Formats: sequence, structure tokens, C-alpha cells
Amino acid sequence: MKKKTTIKDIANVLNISAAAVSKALHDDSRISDKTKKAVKQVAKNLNYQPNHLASALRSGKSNLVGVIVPRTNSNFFSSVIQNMEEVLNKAGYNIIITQSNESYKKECANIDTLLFTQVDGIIASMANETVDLSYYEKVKSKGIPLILFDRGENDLNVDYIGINDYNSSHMIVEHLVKQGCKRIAHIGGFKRTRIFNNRIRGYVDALEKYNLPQDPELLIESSLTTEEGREKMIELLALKNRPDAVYVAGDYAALGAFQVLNEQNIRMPEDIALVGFGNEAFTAMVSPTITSIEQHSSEIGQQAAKTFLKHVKNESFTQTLNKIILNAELIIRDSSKKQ
Amino acid sequence: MKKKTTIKDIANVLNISAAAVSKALHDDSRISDKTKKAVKQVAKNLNYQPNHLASALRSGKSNLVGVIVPRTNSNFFSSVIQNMEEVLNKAGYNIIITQSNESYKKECANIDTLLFTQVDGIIASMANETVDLSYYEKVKSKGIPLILFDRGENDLNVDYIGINDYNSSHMIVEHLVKQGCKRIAHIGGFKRTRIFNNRIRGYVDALEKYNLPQDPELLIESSLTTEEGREKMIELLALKNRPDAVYVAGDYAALGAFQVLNEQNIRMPEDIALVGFGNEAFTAMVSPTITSIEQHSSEIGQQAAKTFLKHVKNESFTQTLNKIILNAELIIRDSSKKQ
DNA sequence: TATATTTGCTTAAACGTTTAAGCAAATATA
DNA sequence: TATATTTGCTTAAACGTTTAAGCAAATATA
Repeated sequence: MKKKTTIKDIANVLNISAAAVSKALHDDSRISDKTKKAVKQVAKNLNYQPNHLASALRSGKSNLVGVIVPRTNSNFFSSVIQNMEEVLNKAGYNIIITQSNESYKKECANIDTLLFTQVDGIIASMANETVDLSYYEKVKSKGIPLILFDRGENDLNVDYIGINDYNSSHMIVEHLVKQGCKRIAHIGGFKRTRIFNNRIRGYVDALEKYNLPQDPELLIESSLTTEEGREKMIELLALKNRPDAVYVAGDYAALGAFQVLNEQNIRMPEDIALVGFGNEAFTAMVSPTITSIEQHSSEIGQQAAKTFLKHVKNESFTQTLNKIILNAELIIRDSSKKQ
Repeated sequence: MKKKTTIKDIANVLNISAAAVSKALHDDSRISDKTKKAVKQVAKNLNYQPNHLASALRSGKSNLVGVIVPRTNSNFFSSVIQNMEEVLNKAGYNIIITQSNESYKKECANIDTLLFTQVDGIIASMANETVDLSYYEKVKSKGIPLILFDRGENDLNVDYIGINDYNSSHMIVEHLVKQGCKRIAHIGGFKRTRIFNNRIRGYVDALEKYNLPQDPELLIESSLTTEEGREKMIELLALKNRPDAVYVAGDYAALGAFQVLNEQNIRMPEDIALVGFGNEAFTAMVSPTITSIEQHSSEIGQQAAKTFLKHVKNESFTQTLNKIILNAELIIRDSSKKQ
């Protein structure tokens, strides 16, 4: 195996100290331009690659940011990650992506992995299962910057970037009312998760605002998987008094509902209007296309990264809480467009 | 900020040397059970977390494996990664995921990032754009294990895990022939990429085997994006003599073709049978569902991880090349099932 | 011309581990 | 009982950086 070039090798070639080389490579003002040029040239010639482990160990900074997402194979999360990465790379940080697969256990393992790798910060979106926040408290107590996006909890008292879920529900209900819908159902997530609770509250308040009946059998909590979307849709269709619109709090569950409607030859939007949430790619692929909410993933990713950078910049007075709430956008498609 | 617990803190508590603590934590046989127990207890009490950077620096092993994929938001890649991760985690390795977004430039940057992070190995699937292999040669020349999957090049002469693309094309053509199709078109990838070349060869040879005409206008190369899938389908429909089946070498491009057929009210499979490649989730979501090829992503992920582990186990005689070629599976769905 | 400041480096220690070498005490072997 | 081996540790160096402290030479200031 070839020996890797170190700072000492460069120092030997030029007959200067390793310290001078290190400083030259970092453009220290106390090193002459002549030396800097010479060092950089030799570094290039010897194909020098800085040993990240050594510098991280010495400086106490790994320049690594850990990311935890429920999954990467969704448009939303992969776009958030991509934009986050772009901002962080420019600032000299690299990211380590981990997936929780919506499992609390895996999420804890991921946190351990990231702490073990000595990341300088963690940006996370919590798993559906996560209720116990002690693992996240652990991160906080270590003094490592923690930023949540999309799925976050207020109680943790950390920076957060997300969309206005409450308003999004209002937009959806308003749209459906305009289409002439009178009995609007909501297949929501679990109330214990903040964002889903907000969507539910928005839905309820909007119904009130537009003087629509608030039938308890039209409001269903679920885990928002495709399979549960199917089941809950079947439940709704079994009612004596069927809804004429269904707003599902997640696109994957909306797809389940969509499949059931298709199988039973129930027309969208004529018989039942359907609205999802998340603007996943497939909502524009299926027929009819599904109305959904665009969550501005790129903006969320950028803001999350910038928030992290703010943290490491002025490490002294970090604890001014940043809550960034973006306005979502309703993408109206065929599944709900009656006119 | 709280000072982190180190091995020395534990040593001080027990009045033994730091070296003894290190050995105790690693269950060295020359440390007494009594000491081991005591050390582990104190480590727990003080909430000791080993400093990965220090051990990696000293031992020359980072226990990190770098992964490069064109994108994570596809079923195939996210499943490969998940399975890879499972195997590697069990062996004490963590993974760093990076995306190339099908860009050669980003791919090179990713390689630099991973080398910089001192990964112990790289598992990659190459970007569509990648033709120049010098960056991968760089990895090889550093003596870092390199394993390719799905998209790999023979010339690099490294371990590879993938499916039998040639046979897959045979399966597809055979299936279409059985459905009574006579003019089978192929929207393929670029010949310069090995896997797409194999798919094309398989298609051509299978046509010959079943005595079907080999019309050059039915064989089209493309970048296999959804947009290109649309364009190439439109081209095929413009022929005087239309095909009665279209085999697209990627699901996203197949989706583009699918959309065009739907828009023009061309029935699948009656007018034109459609087959994709990759078994992306949406192939089972759209209507009609799209026949596709399952690439055994979980198997590929596991095998890639195991191949890496083999490399690090017997580092002496590494260079026995491993090429693992799995048989793919044809998932027959409505878009091609005439009977 | 005498003193102060700046420039351009060196020296030495440190980050938190791991590991080769070695040593005394305990135990086994002849 | 004398020697050999094993057990259970310690000592010291090392991995490749960064950085505080310091020093001589060069330059600026009074």
C-alpha cells in the first residue's frame, strides 16, 4: 500500500516546519506568500489530501452534519436533503444521511451513530412512531446543535423549519367548498404528532368557518400508509351518508384511497373529490391526477442548513430559538377540479 | 459546555492506566474479568462515548463506508441502501450516503468528500453521464476497496453486483411474443453504458430467436428520463408502421411513454403493450399497472455489503474479482397482459 | 539612533485513542 | 525447588493535525 502524503512530507521537501505547512495551507496571515505558493505546489505534486480525522480530532470539529429522515425515497425528503447539502457543502460541511424507516428504535440507533461519528450538528425529521423525546434531549444536552424540520415537537424547544399545516388545511377546505363539496371527510395522521394535529385543527376550524357540518365519522386518525389509506377509504364508503370529498393528510395514504375509489368505479371528482398532501411525484402521474399540497422542500432544506450554520457561527449566544414557518402551496389537479 | 468523558477519566477513577481501560473496553484477553467489569461499569456511569475520530486516526480505520448513488428517491436505490446498511451495521460499519444526481461532476465531488472523510471503502452505482473513469481509478490506486453495483463498467476491473440484463431482455421479449406481439420496439439507454448495452443486445438476440423483424426504427437510444420517454414514444407513434409493443429500459421513461399513450387514448395492452424496467413503486399505482423487471434490490444491497466485508477481512489477497450476476424477475401487470 | 511593532517562522504540546514492548507477580512445569 | 510460562497490568510512543507561545530578523516609529 502506498503511504499517504502528510504535512510532514511537504515540510521535509521545503525544509520548513510542519506547523508552517499547516498554516500555509490555511492561508494564515503570518506566512509569506512565497512560502504559501511553494507549499501549495508541493502539496499538489505529492497529491496531498488532508487527513480529516486528525484535523477533526485536534480542532474538535468534524465538519460533518448528521441528517435523519424517515425515508429517502420520497420526493419531499430527497429534495430537502439535496438543498440542504448544497448550502452546507458551500460552507465546507459534508452530510451523513441516515434513515429511520419511521421506526423509533432505528431513529435512536441513528442518533447514536451520528454522535459516535462526532458530527457537528444534527438535522432531523422525526419518525411517526417517535413520542419519547429523551434521545433528542441527549443530543441537546451534549451541546450539539439540533434542528428539526417537517416532523418536530414543540416540547423539545429547538429550532424548527416547516410549513403552516393549519393554514394548509384551510386552503384545502376552502378549495373544496368552492368546488361545491358539502360533506368533506379527513383521513388524518395521529393527533399526537404536532403537524397532523395542526392539520386536523385547521380542517375542523375551516369547516366551522364555512358552516359545514362537523360529522365525527368523517374525521379519522391513521398512520397514513397506503394500506391504511385503503382501509379508511373503505370505512368512509361504508357510511350511510357518504362524503363528497376526502382530504387525506399524506399522499401515500391518498393513493390508497385513490385505488379504492378507482376499483369501485367511483368517479373523481364528480362523485368524490380527493385531495392529498405532500405533492409526491406520483400525484401527477396517476389518472386522474391528484390535488395536493407542495411543501417547498427546497426552501425547507436551505433554511435548515442556514439555521445550522447560524448556530456554529456565533456559538456563544446560541439559544435564540428559530421557528421558520413557510406557507404551503395548493396544487389543484383533476381529482378535485369540478369546473 | 460539558467536557466529554474520555478513557483517561475512567482510568483515574479506577487508578489504572488508560491503556488498560482501552483494552478492557475491547475485551482484551490479557485483562482480568474483574477489571473489565469495573471499567464497563464506570464507563456507563460517566456516560462514556468512545471518540471515533481518535480511534480511527490511531488505528487507520474509520469504520465508515461511502455510498454513491445517482439518486436516493427511487425504490431501487433506497432499498439497496437499506439492505446494505443492515449488513454493514451488524459488522460495525456505518455508511455515508451521497447522491450524484446523475451528474459526473457531482460524482467526482462525492468521491473527494468520501476520501476526505477517510472511508474504509466505497460502494457506488455510476451516474448516467460518467464515461471517464479516472476518478474511480484514483480510489483504486489508493488501495481503498471499491465495489460497484447496477451501473458499473467492466474496464474498471473491480467487484460488481448486478442483474443479468441480457437475460432480462430475453424474458421480456419472450413474454411479449407469448402475448401475440409482432412488432416490438425498444426505447433503450445509451449503448456506452454497459447495462443498457446488454439490454439492447438481449433485445436484438431475442427478436432473432423468435424470428421477429429487426426494424432499426424500432430501436431507440435515450437518456431514459420521463421527458425523453414521452418524446421517444411520440416518435414511435409517428411511424407509418407502428409497433404493437414497447419495451422501455427504465421505469421513469416508461412512465413518459405511458402518459403519451394515455393522452392519445391508445389502449394498453390491446393496441400497444408496454413493459418497463426497475419495478418502481408507481408501476403498480398507475392504471393500467405497468409490467416491469424486479432487480432484487435487497439482494444486491446485501451482496455489495458482504463483498466489501470480504475485502477488509482478508486484506492480503484481495484481488480475486467478484462479479455477482443475479437473475431478475419479470412482474407481469396489466399493461402487457392480453390474456 | 534607540525602541516598538510586525513579519515569518519554529518549538512543543495537545486532541483521545491504540498498541508494541516490557515488567512483576502468579501460576505451571520439570 | 528451580525454571518456564502465563496473567495483568504499565510505559511510552504513535496516528496527523492544529495552535499557543515564543523568538529572531526585518521594518516602522519616535
